[in-house]
Amino acid sequence: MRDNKGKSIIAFPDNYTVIDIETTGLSSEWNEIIELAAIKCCNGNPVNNFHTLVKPSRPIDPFITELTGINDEMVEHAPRIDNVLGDFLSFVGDDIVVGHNISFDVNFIYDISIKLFNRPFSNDHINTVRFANKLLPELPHKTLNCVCKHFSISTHGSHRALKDCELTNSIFQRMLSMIDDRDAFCDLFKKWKNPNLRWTTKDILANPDYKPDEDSPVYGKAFCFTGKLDQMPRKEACQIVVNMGGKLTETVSKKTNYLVLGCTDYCKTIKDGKTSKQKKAEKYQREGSDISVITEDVFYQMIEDY
DNA sequence: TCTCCTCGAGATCT
DNA sequence: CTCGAGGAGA
Repeated sequence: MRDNKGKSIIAFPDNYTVIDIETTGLSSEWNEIIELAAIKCCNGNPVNNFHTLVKPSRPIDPFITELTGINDEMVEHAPRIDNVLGDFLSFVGDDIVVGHNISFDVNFIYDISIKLFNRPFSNDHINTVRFANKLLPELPHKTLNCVCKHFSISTHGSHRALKDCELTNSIFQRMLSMIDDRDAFCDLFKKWKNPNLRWTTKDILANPDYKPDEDSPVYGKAFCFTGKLDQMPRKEACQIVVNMGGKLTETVSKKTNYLVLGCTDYCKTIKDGKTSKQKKAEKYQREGSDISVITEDVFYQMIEDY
């Protein structure tokens, strides 16, 4: 719904501007900006910065003051957004902007820019969360604070706009340094847009280091999964099956021996609690195929020797 | 069967 | 965004 909004891109620009805002809440429709900050970077190094508090039209919620440390007194003599947004936009120019979950900031800026100047914020943007998802998959949470801690970067003073810009640039540079093949890294993000790059069961190959036990209940059996697993990503479960000498089927077919039921609560298009894979499996079972529908827990018991 | 589109929860931002 | 679904159409 936001015309001419910039694109979220995966890129490695020499020059960019890190931005961050603090607001009175999460909704760009109902909440207001109370702090704006930006750091212009060349070759990864800060060269110039912009910072200002902004006076909102209504008092700041205590929760936000607790979170950011910004209170009504601090913004009492700060300029209003209509007096500083132009300066902020001029500072940013047409740079690529970088931020942690930056669509949040971009949407706020876009909406207020439309409201005040009837002009869209069209800068392309780089979201550091996307980098963290791919480069730090083992990290349970990808919040700015968690990623900083992972890199042993002190988060003292965080949740203020300028400090968060600094922190974001630090983790951005650390993550960039982890990437040795940029083309391959970019390909990781094309997976879902390009079906040819999306992983399928055929991509899961047995790890030759693992010697399958021929007596295990998994050995020689064909598995299919439906729903989201609780204990591990589906891809990991598929890998274990293959390592243990089992096989995989992309969909339920007459070759499938086990359909593993994950959680499907999130999917509202499922009316009667059963996915199409489960219905198909039950149909084959009635027709005499060697197929069992098992819960996630039963699956974990089957692979407990792994 | 395969491709393309839509839907939805959860994460993340304050 | 990410990554599970379902469904239409070739």
